[in-house]
Amino acid sequence: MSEQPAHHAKETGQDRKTGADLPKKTRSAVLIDVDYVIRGNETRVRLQFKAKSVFYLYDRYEPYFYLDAPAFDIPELMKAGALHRGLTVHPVRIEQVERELEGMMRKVLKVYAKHPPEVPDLRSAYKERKAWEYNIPFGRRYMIDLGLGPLTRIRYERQGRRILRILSKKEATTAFKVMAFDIETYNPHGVPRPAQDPCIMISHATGLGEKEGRVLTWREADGKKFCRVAQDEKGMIEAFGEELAREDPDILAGYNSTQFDLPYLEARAKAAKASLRMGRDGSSFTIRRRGIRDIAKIRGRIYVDVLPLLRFLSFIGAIKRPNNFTLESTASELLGKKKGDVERLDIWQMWDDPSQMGKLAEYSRTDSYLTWELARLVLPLELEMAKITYLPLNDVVGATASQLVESLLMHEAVARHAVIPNKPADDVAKSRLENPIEGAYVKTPSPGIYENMVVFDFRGLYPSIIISHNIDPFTLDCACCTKAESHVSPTGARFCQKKHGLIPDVLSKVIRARGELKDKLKTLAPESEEYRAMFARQQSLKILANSYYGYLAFSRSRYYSRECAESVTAWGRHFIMQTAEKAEQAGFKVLYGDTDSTFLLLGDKKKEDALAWMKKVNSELPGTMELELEAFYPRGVFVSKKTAGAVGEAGTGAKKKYALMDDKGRIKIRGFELVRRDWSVIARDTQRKVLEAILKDGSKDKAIAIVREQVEKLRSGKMDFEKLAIQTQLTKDLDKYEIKSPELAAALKANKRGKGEKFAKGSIVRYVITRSASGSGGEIDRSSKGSGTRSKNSKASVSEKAELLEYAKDYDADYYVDHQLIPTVLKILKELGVSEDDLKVKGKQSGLGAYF
DNA sequence: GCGAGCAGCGTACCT
DNA sequence: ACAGGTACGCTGCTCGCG
Repeated sequence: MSEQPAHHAKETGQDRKTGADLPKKTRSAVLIDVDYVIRGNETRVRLQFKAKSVFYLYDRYEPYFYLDAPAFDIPELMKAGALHRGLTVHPVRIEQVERELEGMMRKVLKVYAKHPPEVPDLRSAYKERKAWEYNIPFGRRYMIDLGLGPLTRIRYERQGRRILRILSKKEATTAFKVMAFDIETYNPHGVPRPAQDPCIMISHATGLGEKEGRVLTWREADGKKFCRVAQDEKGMIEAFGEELAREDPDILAGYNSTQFDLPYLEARAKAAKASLRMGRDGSSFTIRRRGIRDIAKIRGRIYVDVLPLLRFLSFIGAIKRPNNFTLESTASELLGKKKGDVERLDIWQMWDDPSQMGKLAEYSRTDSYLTWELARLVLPLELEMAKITYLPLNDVVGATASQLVESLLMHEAVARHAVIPNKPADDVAKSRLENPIEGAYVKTPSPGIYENMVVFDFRGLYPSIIISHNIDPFTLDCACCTKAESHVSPTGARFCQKKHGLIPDVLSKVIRARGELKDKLKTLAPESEEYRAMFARQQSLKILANSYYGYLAFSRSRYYSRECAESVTAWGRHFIMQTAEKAEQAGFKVLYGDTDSTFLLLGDKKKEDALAWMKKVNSELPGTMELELEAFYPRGVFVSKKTAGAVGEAGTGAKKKYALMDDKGRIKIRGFELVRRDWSVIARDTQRKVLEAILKDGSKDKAIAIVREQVEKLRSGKMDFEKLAIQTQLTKDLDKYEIKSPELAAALKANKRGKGEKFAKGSIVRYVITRSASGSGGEIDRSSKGSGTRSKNSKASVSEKAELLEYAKDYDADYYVDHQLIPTVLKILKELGVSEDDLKVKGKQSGLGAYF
């Protein structure tokens, strides 16, 4: 690019202080992030390298944006001024350049500003004209223009703290030192209050094994050797700074630490007049709100809050979804490791009891160690994601899927000399949101128990559709192709066959890279470090590839296109329905299908016939589209839908609910209550046992016996309360609910008690349905007129009887039998002709042996 | 004033 | 704050009845 920045140094008095008279040296280091500082009249690019202090690039690099105007307007445009922090600023210069704009090469003006923050203001000096790229953070801007990625090794020429030139870059192979930390707080009032309640322990782990973790505290702890006992809270907080400086980790990880540990430490440092030193330069940290979330940064290190990271990874399906996101659950479900048995509410008493201090310290040490393990589990993925998307690791760990996709697209756009489209205005985003795009097709199954099924699915359906049909906002309705020369989607949209679109181009690179990696993985030893890194990389590529369609249809996307998104899903529906038709024609019975899958009954056909059919289908598919075998299933269950939808819909098959047993006896269950956490364990466990009895043993009587046993246990009143708990998340602020659901009622009652956990937006409520109605908890109470009499009789609503698990003294056996146990199992057993009475009435026999 | 029926709220799931 | 499609329990309203 002709307008690439020149890297000449500027001689000023300040430069000499930083070593202008020192010898020049060539060095290399791993790039972490780029930002800038303004010193006097000059913008300095600041490069942050791993394990090094910060370096400055003394550079004439000028920030800019693009403007839609003819060249002859330049003299006039140069006169424009904009108010920036109370001063009028002007463009430094304006030049005409050629760029790809909305799919076509066009001449646009490039307007340079003196300092990065002036850019958005300067843009507003030309309000009546279209403009682009005026809102890109400077660090990103610089890395995009120089094609720099984070975690790459950069060779540079240096003089003191000043970088003269970047010489080259290459992929880095580097390890990061990770430290996890966790604090304990004094909490005599339940929830600790940062202004009054001291921080009593800070533990940290650098992963050399749990036993190597250290605990800082300020009371004697049974002579535990891993404890360092400070004089007081102030001493402990400052000791933490010392240990951080000594260990000097590249990455600092916490668990929910952005919300809890960091703000708490800050408050305690202030109260105790202690200095909190966390950054490589001795600074503490910064938290700023970006959209709806808080992003914390620690200078010179990469700060990772593992909790939101796990949430994100589970949301996009990269890790198994845990039951809930407490450290206890994620550690046990993702690592298989147990947390210590300390109750949160007991911590303050343990602190005050010298005989308990040692136990508390061990508990604290375990917490930071588990956090370290979780960080280690997810960091390889994040590291690779940073390299692929060009987004600094600090940002990747807090990024949404759209930011990841967007970052890569922005880099690739600039590499092909294309102007990056703007983000939509709020009103545009809102109207996009209000007009959703028709999605996938789901076939209604016929309920029943089936044998010998085969399931096929399209590998990466949407990505392969996008690539195979060159779907991109700027290949849409191109000027260069006739209709016959274009890809025409089922919606009638037309896509260019000649010029590659940005999105299909980037996407096919991503997919090709993944394919190559997967080939290479086969040649590596699964235990090797290289395998781990490559596996993480192919996983990141998969996540990324699967996010492109979503980004195309995302209301705040720079590359949103209704026509494109509609075409993707329309083609998706087309291909899956066409596949089903072909299967029928070939003599298979099509049972079910969702989005990209098709479930066939083999009938009297053999597995080989199914595979041969698949081969034939594949030979007829366009581009990279491919149907692949998911598995053969000797047995499977589909059930009826419970509630009637449209006319005559009651009793037809339920979508997104099935159980299959593969030829190795493994059972795959989707959608049933037993996979939903908002059903009681007793209902879920029993449903699972019933499914297993039917799928594995083919025994209806065994299933009935299992149910009867549990009905009796419930009626006897001996059921374990833990198994009765129903857990549901409160996704809104409590006062914003229109309806008082059982979980809300239980939460409000618990909050009224004033002790224990305070339920708020995001809380998960574990409640039990009890025998008697109790105080409503207030707020929503439209039925209050009659509630006095109503709560006394047996007609009390479920909400009135809902009580937090820990406060429940009895349980409503009828409710659990009639609303939890029976409905979940009956919907399956109905397919075998079992009635409700068969399950509830003692001694009644079904009179049938094994079903199969 | 009461119960039945139903729409809409709300959550969690599937791909 | 990546998309849409789906099931289903519960609440709270409407309506018909008396």
